[in-house]
Parts: sequence; C-alpha cells; structure tokens
Amino acid sequence: MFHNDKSSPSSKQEERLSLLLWFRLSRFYNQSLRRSNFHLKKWGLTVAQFDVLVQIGTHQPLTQKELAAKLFVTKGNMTQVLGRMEELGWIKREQEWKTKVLSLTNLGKEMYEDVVPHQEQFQASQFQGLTKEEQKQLLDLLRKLQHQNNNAEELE
Amino acid sequence: MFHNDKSSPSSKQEERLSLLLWFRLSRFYNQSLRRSNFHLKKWGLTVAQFDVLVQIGTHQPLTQKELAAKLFVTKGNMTQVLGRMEELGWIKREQEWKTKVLSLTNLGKEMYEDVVPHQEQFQASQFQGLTKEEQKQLLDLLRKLQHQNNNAEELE
DNA sequence: TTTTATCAGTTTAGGTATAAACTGATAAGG
DNA sequence: CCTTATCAGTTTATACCTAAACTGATAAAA
Repeated sequence: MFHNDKSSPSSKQEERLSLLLWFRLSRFYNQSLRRSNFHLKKWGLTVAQFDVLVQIGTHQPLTQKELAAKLFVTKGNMTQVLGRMEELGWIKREQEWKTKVLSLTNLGKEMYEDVVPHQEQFQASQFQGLTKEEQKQLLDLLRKLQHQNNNAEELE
Repeated sequence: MFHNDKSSPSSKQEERLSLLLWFRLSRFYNQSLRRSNFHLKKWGLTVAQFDVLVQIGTHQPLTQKELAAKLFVTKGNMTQVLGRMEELGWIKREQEWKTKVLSLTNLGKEMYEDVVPHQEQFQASQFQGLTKEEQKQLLDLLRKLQHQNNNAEELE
C-alpha cells in the first residue's frame, strides 16, 4: 500500500474528504441493504442469497471459489450461504475433480425468473434520485475504484 | 415508495443499470470494509466501533437513539456495539431522564486522538484511484441519493 | 389516582461476514 | 512408492446487523 508523497499541498483536506466519503458510502449502503432485504422477503430471500442466485443463474456452471471471487467475499462465507440455499432446494453442488460445481435446481430457476425483474425494478427505484447520466457517472467512478484496488489482492 | 411512470422510453435499461450499480457498490463496500477492519486491528478496533468513536468524539454528548440515527443502524445494534465498547472501557453510558447519554472515557479520548488521523490517511489511500475532483463528484452523488431516500423513512 | 400511551433501550433468534485453523484429495518431488 | 505441497472447501469463534418482541419508566388521559 503506497502513498503518494509528492501530492500534499492540502493533503489534510483530502484525508477529511475520504473519511466523509466512507461515511456517506456506508450509510447509503446500510440503508439500501435494509430496504432490499425487506423487499426480497416476499420471496423468502436475503440479499446475499439473491446475489448468489444471480451469479449462478447468469454464469452457470461455476465453482465455489469463482463465486466467492465474483462476490468479493470469503470462501468460508460461501460455504454457509450455499449450505442454506442447498437445504432450501434452490441450488445443487456437485463434486467434480477437486472442485464443487454449482447450478440452479428447477426451483432455483423459477425463483430466478420470477424475482430478478422485480428486484431490478426495485433497485431502479433506489437510484431514482439520480438522472441516468449521473447513474452512469457513479458506475464509472466505482469502476475506477475497483481497478485501482485490484492490484495485488488475493482473498483467502 | 413511488416510481416514476412518465419516464420509460428505455426503462428496461435503467433497471439493468441499477442492478449493476448495486453490485459494484456492494463489492467495493465489502472490500473497503475488510481492509479497514484489517487496518484498525492494530488498535483492537472494528469499523463499527471506529464509527461510534468518531460520532461520540465529535458530537458528544449524544443519546443512543441519536447515534443510531447518525449511523443509519437499528437501536438493537447500538445496544450490542456500545455494550462491548463499554466493557472495554472506551465509552460511558449515563442514564438521564429517559435516555442514556454517551461520552468517551479518558481511554476512549486517547484512542480517538490516536486512531482518527491514521484512519483518515488510510481511507485516503482507498480512494486514491480517483482524483480530488472525482472524489467530490462521488460525494455529491451520494449526497443526492441520501436526500432522495430520507423522505418518509423512520428506522425502528 | 388509576389506566393507558409512548418511547428509549434491551433481548432474542437468525442471517451475514471475517480470520484462522483444519480436512482431504490431487499433484509434485524425492 | 512414499513424502510433501498445494488447494477447494469446511469448521469454529467472534463480531455485525436486522426484525420483532419485550421492559420499564415517563407522560397523558380517564
């Protein structure tokens, strides 16, 4: 983790700005998460489960490691969430070589078809405070942040 | 929760965009949270505890309800986090009328003075993929989102 | 004064997340 | 062939967070 020593005419201010950014981000994230969870309750889903459903649904087949990497969470976390979803009959895990291959069951597919459009619509309502242009800007900024941060990070 | 019915020439796309935004946001948030937790471990703090420390440190005195509102979390959550921090001797809770007034202990103040500058610097490094201008843009977009969403929401 | 509302904070049950230690199977080197 | 790495996934302990039910005290209404 480097830091840029030639910057700093007013680097104190930049630090304050970053702290503020973090606060704003986590407040908004918390709020969104809570509302999404509430919305998804109609289908008996949580946000974590919805995320998994979408990833498997669109990238099937997928191993647990790949899934964890896509969602930026630990593999230990995946074990837990997938365990619950398997019990509920939404996904299958099949041992193959040394990995487990994930796929949706029929029930999971139905769930996917049904819930994704509703959740898309709901998410749209969460971001309607921004114009389409602003939404694209936001996406762009987040993409840049991700790129910066992906150098030399491996999640264990 | 309204939605804007007169929009939609290409509202399908906007919905896709929103889902993408959500994914990006939560990936970045997860990653940041994990790194911040790792960084704060040097002081034996978690991010949740750091947030509380900052809020009490800068807005002292404060009730639990006010704190929960500032952090956009539930009061039940506050009870837990504050309980742990009280045990560790960083904060005090004093019953007053029907509320509990929060303040930092001496130990808590020392912690605050020591950790805040380091964490500011660390957060700056997390956002260094963006120019100062872009960081302000991001802050601005997050502010707009917050405003939209604050209409008619009370957290219980 | 007694009853009823209200309201801050607590408790409980359950899902989510991490880090760190562990398991068991494949693969690589001796 | 046997030993040692490696690597996907699991387990365990701990913290976070929520929703929902509960407690106990103040305040308002009867």
